[in-house]
Amino acid sequence: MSAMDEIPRRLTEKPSWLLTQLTVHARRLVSQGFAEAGARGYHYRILAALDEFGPASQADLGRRCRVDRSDVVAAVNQLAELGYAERTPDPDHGRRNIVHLTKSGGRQLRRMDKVLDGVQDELLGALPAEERATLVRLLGRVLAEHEVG
Amino acid sequence: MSAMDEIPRRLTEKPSWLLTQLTVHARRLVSQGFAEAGARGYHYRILAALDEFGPASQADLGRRCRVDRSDVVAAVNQLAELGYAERTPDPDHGRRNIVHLTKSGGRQLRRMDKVLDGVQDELLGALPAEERATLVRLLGRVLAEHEVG
DNA sequence: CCTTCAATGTTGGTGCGACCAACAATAGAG
DNA sequence: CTCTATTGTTGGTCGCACCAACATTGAAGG
Repeated sequence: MSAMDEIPRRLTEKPSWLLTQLTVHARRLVSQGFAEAGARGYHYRILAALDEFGPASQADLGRRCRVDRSDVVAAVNQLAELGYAERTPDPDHGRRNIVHLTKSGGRQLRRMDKVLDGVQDELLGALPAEERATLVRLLGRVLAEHEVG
Repeated sequence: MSAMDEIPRRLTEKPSWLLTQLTVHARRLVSQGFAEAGARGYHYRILAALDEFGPASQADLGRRCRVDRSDVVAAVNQLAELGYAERTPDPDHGRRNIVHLTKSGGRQLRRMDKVLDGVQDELLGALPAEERATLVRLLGRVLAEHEVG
């Protein structure tokens, strides 16, 4: 790193800077990997929720995946076009839809799982397993604080 | 957290999810704070670099702040309009500009410093000092790996 | 000297993720 | 039966990161 590339201390000192900058790298790795599978982050989140909790309404998907329900609309549209999910009206409820995973969607999910596993290793690179676990634990703790409050 | 809001394990297990989600909270806190000062993240980065390293070309600012040079143009335009920075042509170099901080810009920087200090506390909330230091250390280590490679 | 290469500022885009307001249709509570 | 909450949907906004292209200029090498 040349002298011209020194980062201001005001930035490097701050946890929020470290977080956001590391997330830049994380997101680049993830989106590159997903792009090769023709997908985006929202797709993975929704496929994962469908797989783990079964068919659900779009509102529930949004809550579980931390995605705004208006964005769920677009994502489910795309997943449906790609044949990874199907949207059917809820018979017991006029307005609500039931979204469910297709076989093909399950395969796509597993493809994306593999991509993500690789990304985690690239991201945490040379960090020993023990410290990696510590990092994950601390991040989870802090995140939990914000999820409830 | 109700049963309908359970987050898929595929997500919560992954470091990249924890990072990106925590960064969502961090960025919300930061941008709220900055918005009250009529500023954005790019402004702070550039003001910080100007303060710590003195007047610089836009290209140097971009490298130091991890901002694309095309985005530096817009940010410096805004900072100049607000009277926080001034752009003058480099006498020794036809095309290059020299951007420097104004008195008013220094004050704005200090205002934003205070905002950010508050944000760090809100962000890391109940995390004890020791673990906060551990988190910062680990994040810094991982980030450094990506900055060189 | 002249040519080639690299750097600079600038314009004008793109993509993703996170959000917000509003609306019609429907369900559920009182 | 009325009021309120929920759902799906449309159509935006914003910030950050990034890219391609271009003219201008400086620096380096033959």
